[in-house]
Amino acid sequence: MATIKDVARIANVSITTVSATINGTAPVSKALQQRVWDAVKIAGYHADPIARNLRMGVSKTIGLIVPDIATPWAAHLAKAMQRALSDVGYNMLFASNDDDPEREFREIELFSSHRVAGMVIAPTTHGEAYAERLAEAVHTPTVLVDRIVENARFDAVTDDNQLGAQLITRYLLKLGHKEIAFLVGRPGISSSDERYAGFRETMAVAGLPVRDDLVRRPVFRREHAFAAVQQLMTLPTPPTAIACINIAQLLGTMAGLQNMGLKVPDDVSVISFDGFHPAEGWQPGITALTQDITSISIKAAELLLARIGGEVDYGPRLVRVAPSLTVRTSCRSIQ
Amino acid sequence: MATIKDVARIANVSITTVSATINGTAPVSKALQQRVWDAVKIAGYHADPIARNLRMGVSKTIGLIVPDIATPWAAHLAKAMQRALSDVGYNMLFASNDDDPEREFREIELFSSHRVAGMVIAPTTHGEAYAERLAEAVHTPTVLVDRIVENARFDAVTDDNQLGAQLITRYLLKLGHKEIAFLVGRPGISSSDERYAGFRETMAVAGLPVRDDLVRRPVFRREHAFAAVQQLMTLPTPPTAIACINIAQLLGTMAGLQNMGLKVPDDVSVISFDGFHPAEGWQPGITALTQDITSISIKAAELLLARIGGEVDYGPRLVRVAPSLTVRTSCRSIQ
DNA sequence: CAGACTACGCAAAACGTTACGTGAATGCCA
DNA sequence: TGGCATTCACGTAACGTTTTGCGTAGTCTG
Repeated sequence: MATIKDVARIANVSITTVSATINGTAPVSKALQQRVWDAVKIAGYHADPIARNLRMGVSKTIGLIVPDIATPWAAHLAKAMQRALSDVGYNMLFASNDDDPEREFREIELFSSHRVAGMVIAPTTHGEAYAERLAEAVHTPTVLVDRIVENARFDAVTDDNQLGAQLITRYLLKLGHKEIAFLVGRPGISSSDERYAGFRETMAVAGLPVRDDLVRRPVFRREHAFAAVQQLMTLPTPPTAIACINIAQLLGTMAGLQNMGLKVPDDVSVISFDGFHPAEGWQPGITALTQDITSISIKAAELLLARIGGEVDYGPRLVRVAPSLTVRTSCRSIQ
Repeated sequence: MATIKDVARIANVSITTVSATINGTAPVSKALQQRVWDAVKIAGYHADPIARNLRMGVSKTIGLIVPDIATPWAAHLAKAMQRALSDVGYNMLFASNDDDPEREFREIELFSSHRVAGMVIAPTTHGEAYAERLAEAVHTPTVLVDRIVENARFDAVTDDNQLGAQLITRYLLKLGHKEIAFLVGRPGISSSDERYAGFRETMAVAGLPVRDDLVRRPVFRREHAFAAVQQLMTLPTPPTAIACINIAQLLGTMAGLQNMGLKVPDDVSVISFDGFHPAEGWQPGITALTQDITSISIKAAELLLARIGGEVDYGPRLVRVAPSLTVRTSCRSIQ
């Protein structure tokens, strides 16, 4: 409630001096500084962010836009991000859009009108047109996370999918699996493509063929995976292991196997690129990659703050964060 | 980028008239209204929220404060809430505090300084002192969700825990369970108390005793449950069913049982007051109450908007939302 | 010791909006 | 036709900051 005016009156100086003292934007003598700080304490003064925003044209707020805040991934991201940013005095607006680009752009618009200092966006989609639209909608420092948008002019943080694919494939190979089913996600999504490519590459390095009938696509919804599994497991030579790209697939796969009366890992091994937290305690525990979401958040925050801080002397940066493989009980060794 | 000034210039009227037209706060002739709206369209004008906030002393933002945004419950709440509020033009700031009251109050402070129109708070703790501190920290319409703070002067939305306890207990009784272990949570937490009370009551109504050695408390962390389960299952007469109050307990319980080599539901049935989403497809599927988080959010938004709209002619309201029991496979029938 | 520079403090002008008070038309009735 | 509401448009003052430009004192330099 106390305004800068009150402080000035108490300290018996002008509001200019108060502002200069607090922000250190102009030289103020030691003596006056002391008087000002005392007055600030007495008045219990905190600068009004709104007035400051109006004057400065930018707020100490960053906006987070994700497809669905209710997914563990996004929720975790939001938490870590908020932590990283509140430490440096920023707070967060957020919005989720259920993968609807129209809503996404409305949200961008909304955040822009609120003069956010920056945005973190987990894009709903991808592609040239989208990248372009994004570029003209966004006029504030922004970093993209999770999915990659080709040719976007923004910094981005994403998983090291190639490494992830290597980890998964090598692990399965080490256990003796050769007939590995791979559920490919939505076509054109970078993470899906990269993971699949990494898989093929690792198989090739090992000198093993990839059976076409074991590769299913597009499989990005639960029902797809449910159906795909039925087909896969009724093949003459069914796979000994199934690799899932995301949680929807994983859940569909598990449900599908259960539906067929098949046990994991006794009848077939399952491995996933995308784990989820509270899976421990359940049988089977799914062997899966663990994303270091905290690192992703911190990296994203770093990139964002650097841009906000005015470093513009370099092009878009792409940071890849390494996943790790968490071995649980869903894969068995076969001779 | 276009300001009200631009609109005024284009429409050849004063900014007063533009404002009056847009907000309908003063009579403006039909003809001028038309000119103004045309100009608005031409200029692509949207009132600057920041300037409006400054002038009006309140922003079209509501703040959400939860202990941990990364929990499915909070994430789901955030999503549903955001949906309900963005429909009426509000956007959301959020913060999570890891159950640390100090951080919680700092967040309240922060949101207040940003002049949020209202807040939704899932309190970190409870009790008289807390209620009082809350009352003097919060000067804006606020609704409490999840946990109840006794004597708080705020509207609140919470589960119908008594009903939930009835549903759970009756279901177990119907399956033939009489020796039911109950893990009580943190003492003094209303939800925990209410659930436990409801359990005892339902047992009493059924004419069944509650064995003291089957009631464990306080059990609110995973490790507690893990340990409690070991003790329970080594009793001379172990329980045939275990009721968990929250997810931490549930996970600890499942891990503890697994650790002892006990199968659910063959060796013991498990039921929980608190389910979590993606548990389907896993064995066993935990029979649990399902909270209607969407209803909770909508209710909370309703109460909040009513207060913001200026209805102050009634005392604090408490709304209870009914849970439902989702039967999965973690409980077996015993003769 | 004069002149020039530095350090410091203040008044006032923005930022874009809403709302108060004033005043000029218009319409109505006597 | 004069008086009086009523209607409507407008100028202007806020809201609480930051920042620009300017003035005054004190300090250095030659």
